[in-house]
Amino acid sequence: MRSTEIKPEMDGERVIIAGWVHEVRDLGGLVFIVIRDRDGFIQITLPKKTVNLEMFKKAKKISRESVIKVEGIVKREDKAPNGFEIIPDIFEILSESHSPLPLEVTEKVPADLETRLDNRFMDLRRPKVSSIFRIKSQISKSIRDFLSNRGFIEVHTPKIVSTATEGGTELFPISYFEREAFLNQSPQLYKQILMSAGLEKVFEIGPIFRAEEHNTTRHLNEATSVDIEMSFVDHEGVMEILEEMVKKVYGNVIEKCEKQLKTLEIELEVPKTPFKRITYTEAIKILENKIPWGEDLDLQALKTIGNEIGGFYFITEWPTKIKPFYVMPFEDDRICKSFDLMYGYIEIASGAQREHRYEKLLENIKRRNLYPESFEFYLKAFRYGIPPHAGWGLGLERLIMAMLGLSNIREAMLFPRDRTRLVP
RNA sequence: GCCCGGGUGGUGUAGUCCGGCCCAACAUGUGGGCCUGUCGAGCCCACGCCCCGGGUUCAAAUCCCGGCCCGGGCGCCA
Repeated sequence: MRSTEIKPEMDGERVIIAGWVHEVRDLGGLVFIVIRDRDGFIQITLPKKTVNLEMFKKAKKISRESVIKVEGIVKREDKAPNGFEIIPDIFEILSESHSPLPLEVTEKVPADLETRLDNRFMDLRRPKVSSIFRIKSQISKSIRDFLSNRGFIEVHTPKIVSTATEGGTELFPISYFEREAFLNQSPQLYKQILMSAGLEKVFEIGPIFRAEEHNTTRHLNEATSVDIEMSFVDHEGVMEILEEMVKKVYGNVIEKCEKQLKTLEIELEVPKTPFKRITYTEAIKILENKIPWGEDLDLQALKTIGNEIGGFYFITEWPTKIKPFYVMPFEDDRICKSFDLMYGYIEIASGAQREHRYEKLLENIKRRNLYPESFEFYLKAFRYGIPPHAGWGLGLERLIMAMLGLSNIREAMLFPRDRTRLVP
């Protein structure tokens, strides 16, 4: 049974419980062992007088974090945590833990993130840490449910690719038999091809790889991207889906992850939709023109804007020049139908209505000094009938970071990959 | 990649400025002992550490140079 399935009302019942030895409190003639499982803690109590002596000695010697299985009787006891304890008659050691431990699961002594990540298997035994990933699981599930209910088809595009999405970011080269290939930075090109294929609404939750040598608390070299692409809509249409999805995800987490939120001491509120929208030009005004129109907003700028607005908001109508070749410009082609979803100063998602006119797209690629030949597999899909379409990509770990107020994005990844970390 | 700060028992810190008083301190842990109501149990005893490589000096955890790594800030970044 799980720790949470046992109640004081089960007084006298025989139960089997298994888990990790969280703590041993040896009082001499009375030994308390706190067993931890996925859901919580349970105390087993061994009074020397009443339990088998051999078992008593074995239990007394058990090392912390060993995995044990205990069979015994539930005893209602006001002096015990949660109002009950288990008096064992069978005590089995499934796996003995070595010592000393690489870090303290009990949180009596803090550990650096570095130490924690080096020993992630043990770090994840801490309820606070595992709660993050229980919530992440719920978020993925909510996103799948939400998009599926809206008629989106889940797809899986290749992660080994021949070319960059837009030439900006650095790619990880890999050896692909006799050729060079790369790890994909984004499913962008493929999900657009699927619009030509007539799938109409697609989504993908998958890994993306960036070979940037950045070293910050909000960048990873391997992250999870939630991507959608949708035909016959403009940027406004997919912005609405995005904000409703975020709202739904918050609602689901509040409803289904009550325990995890409590463990993390976080009180969540469902954000109100529609989210605030400011244009790039308005953003520049907030900055009192410290950034010249046409330049990208740097971190300091985003912090100023984030402080000003707060919570979730969109920045829309970006200068065409600083956005990728596949975005659709307005009639005034200095600005484009592109948007970023922000939370404070963190960019959570970005999207746009796409340029679906073949000639314009080709022109954009050339103008950015990219090679149309390497995009031929993509461009081809635009020559035989492709609907107008729009989409976005959302950084799953960024969303979690925003939701749970994590100070480092690595906290939102089980086994993060960064500039120096490749193991575990 | 740049700037600043840092690397001390398994873990987290003090000591470094101003070299010797440090065969390095505290907490937690580990081993042992006492203890029948713990819930960060308590008490007693013991164990365990100066990132790597050079240099300065009678003497280096401490100063200098290089490397690796970490933290903060930034840059780069659909």
